[in-house]
Amino acid sequence: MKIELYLQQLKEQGFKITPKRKAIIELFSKKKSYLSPQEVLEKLTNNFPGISVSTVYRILEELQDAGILVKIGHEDRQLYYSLCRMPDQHHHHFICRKCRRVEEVDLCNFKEFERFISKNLDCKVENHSVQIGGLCSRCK
Amino acid sequence: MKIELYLQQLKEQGFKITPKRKAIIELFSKKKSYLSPQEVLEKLTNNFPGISVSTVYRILEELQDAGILVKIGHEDRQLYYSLCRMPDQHHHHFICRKCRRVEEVDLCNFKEFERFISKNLDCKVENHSVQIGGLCSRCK
DNA sequence: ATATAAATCGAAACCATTTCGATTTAGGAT
DNA sequence: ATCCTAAATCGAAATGGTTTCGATTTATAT
Repeated sequence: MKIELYLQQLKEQGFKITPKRKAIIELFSKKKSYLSPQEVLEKLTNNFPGISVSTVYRILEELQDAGILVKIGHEDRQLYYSLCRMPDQHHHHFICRKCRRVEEVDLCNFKEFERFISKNLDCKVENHSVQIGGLCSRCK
Repeated sequence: MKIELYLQQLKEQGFKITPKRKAIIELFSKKKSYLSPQEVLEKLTNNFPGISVSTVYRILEELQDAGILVKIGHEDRQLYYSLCRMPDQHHHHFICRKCRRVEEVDLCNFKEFERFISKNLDCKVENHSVQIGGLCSRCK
């Protein structure tokens, strides 16, 4: 997906296109890995000396609200984001434990779970989250 | 699973049976919901006035290490634990968004994922986490 | 009963994240 | 091009969940 499409997406959601927002989208576009706010801050400091921590946190959250980034769940319970390359279709993520690369997994066999749970536990299933870990093609 | 079995499990792992550890296991045994360290602290304060925050955090971590508790992933990225009622077999969890009840889901159709990923992404799959949300039989 | 390694206390540190009032900026209107 | 205004950014301080660590207490093996 091209940068321009993300920027358009941002605009459509009522956000302004600022240099920092653009730079953050570009950053995530060229890396397939997830990043922490601190890491994003460090990468941006070259082009934007003095950029504020709070700005980074806020932009990351806004980009997620706009559907451009997704939060990645991590054991250390800190914030991590990666680019959402399949905004339209439901999918899951494979995450490389070595290089942090995030790959979209365009498969979901959740129906079976849903049937099982509805039947055995008599619960109403509303959502599910799946995250797959391992080594990517480069790291394995 | 009976309390005694958990205590035995604790002992086998080289931990001592202390009143606070026992009380925490009992607490989780009678509630099927997940709890935060703060909540555990509050519940224990009745029987153990002056119990230390650090003790609660430490015990919770140790009980997880011993396989008695499991960490529950939460949007707010804070610590939550619930009792592990199926220590031996691989399973997943259904979590009620209203009452926080945690139900074991004794089903895993991950093989299909694994095949899909290995084939399409050429990755080595090592682990996966699945969490299902909704309303339990009581709350729906 | 004693010894001792493990467990607990408690206060302080830690640190990622959030808050908020002041300042600057993007982008539509003139 | 200039102006206007709401949105965006700054920056320093607060927040608060979690961890640390040295001193004290306790479980349990002997």
